[in-house]
Amino acid sequence: MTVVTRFAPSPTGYLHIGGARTALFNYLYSKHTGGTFLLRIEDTDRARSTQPAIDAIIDGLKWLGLNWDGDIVFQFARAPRHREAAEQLLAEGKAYRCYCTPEELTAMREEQKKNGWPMRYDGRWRERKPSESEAKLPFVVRLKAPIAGETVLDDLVQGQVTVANSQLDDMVLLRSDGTPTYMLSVVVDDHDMKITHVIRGDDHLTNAFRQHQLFRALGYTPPVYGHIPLIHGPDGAKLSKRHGALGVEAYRDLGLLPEAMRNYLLRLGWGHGDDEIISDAQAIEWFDVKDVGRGAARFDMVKLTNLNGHYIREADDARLVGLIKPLIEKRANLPVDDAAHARLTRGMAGLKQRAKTLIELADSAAFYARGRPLALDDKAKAILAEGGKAVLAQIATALDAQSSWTAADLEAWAKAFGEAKGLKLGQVAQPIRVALSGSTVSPPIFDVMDVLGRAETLARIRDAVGA
RNA sequence: GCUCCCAUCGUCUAGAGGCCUAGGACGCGGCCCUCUCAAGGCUGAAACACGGGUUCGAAUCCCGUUGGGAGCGCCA
Repeated sequence: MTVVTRFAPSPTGYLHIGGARTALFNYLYSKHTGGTFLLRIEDTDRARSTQPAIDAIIDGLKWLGLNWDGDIVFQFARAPRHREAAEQLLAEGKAYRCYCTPEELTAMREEQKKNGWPMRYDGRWRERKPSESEAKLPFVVRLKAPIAGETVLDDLVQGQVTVANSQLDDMVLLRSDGTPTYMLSVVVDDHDMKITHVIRGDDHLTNAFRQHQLFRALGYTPPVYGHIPLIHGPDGAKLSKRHGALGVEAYRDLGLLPEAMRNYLLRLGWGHGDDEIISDAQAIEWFDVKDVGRGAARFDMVKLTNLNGHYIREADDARLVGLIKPLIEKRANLPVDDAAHARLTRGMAGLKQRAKTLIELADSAAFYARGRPLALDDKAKAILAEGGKAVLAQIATALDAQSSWTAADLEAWAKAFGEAKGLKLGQVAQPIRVALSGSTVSPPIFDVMDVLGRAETLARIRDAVGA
């Protein structure tokens, strides 16, 4: 049997972190088993579904590199098929019409709550035939679910879970306007799309029991379920906007790399021995839904950021330059011309070692793109004021005679210069750093001199001396 | 309230009865390296929620308690 998984978000908002992980797990499991991974947009709630949300989900999945197989299935487009399934059930006596008004149901629930009873539809129309006047009223179609016995699910993550059928009420299949509900649509679509494994959030566990009953009523074979725990915020409560349940695009804008996101999300609720850095190939090889933990995990931005630093260090220089170029232009309001682009490329090896996000990377790289004279930050100014300027003046003169301009030779020169003047290397290097970068923090300064080149280096040093 | 689920360092996790003096990672402290900042190396503090069983032996199995979570819509 070929595995078919699906990610089935409802387009009522962005692709949040929990959804992204669900998509990742479905994707990995399909790849692991050599199966297929489908995307279905559950847009049956016409009032809340929006095109921007659909776009955000698609963009988010693409950014994460979770490419689905085949065409996207839009659930609402299949409503006639769903309705047909409900009609079939009605004809077979496995479903029935319920003429309750919303007010009536609300009253029923309030009564149940007041008395401490379970809150469930009580099946009042299950066996009842409407009178002539009642038959003209709007109705919904409900499943005639089994009352006795129990429904057992062998969940890949949660294990065997049993619920008494008395706990499950008769769910609505068709609304009073004739449109199919989520419950009906999911079951019919999962069947028609030949989904074999449903991997989704824990919050759907109780739905799985109802859906299982519907599968049976329709004569379909239910898929295998795997309900993964939800992601919680730092305080242990369900992740909300307050915590960081942002759309994945927000994480992209924070300067995170998709591979860092994938690695982090994978390790949330799943582990493979002591492995922390896991490549995509290893993830596909190792991942199995049954190894996902049962407890909810808390989202930790700090760890995500640490992982991101690792992936930035590993990333290709040209790719990083491409990613930070627009950030430099926007954040520092600097045009990045060809000369700057070349410097960024040459300097990237030193730059990427010390950044945890692309934002940090862009900010730390901006000095390569800046024109003269460089603006200095406060700490940099202090260095110059505390004797740095005098040292720099001597450096400028001495450096004029320096012919070889490699990082190694420049360092040797600086050491010799320092010894001759009775200065420690730091006392030579720091003023240069300030002059060249405008700050007290930068990549190794002799590398920077190399990247900047002789003319620009000397010019920036003279600027600082004259400032 | 009812139903279901969960429980190892602050956090993510390893651990499927003896390999556990409980391992790794992030974070935190110290040291080293060092032209700054990082990165890296070494190192320290830090956990089996509690109570009963079962067993020669329990983080691992069972029961209870406590704590947390999810669901209970003509939303998905």
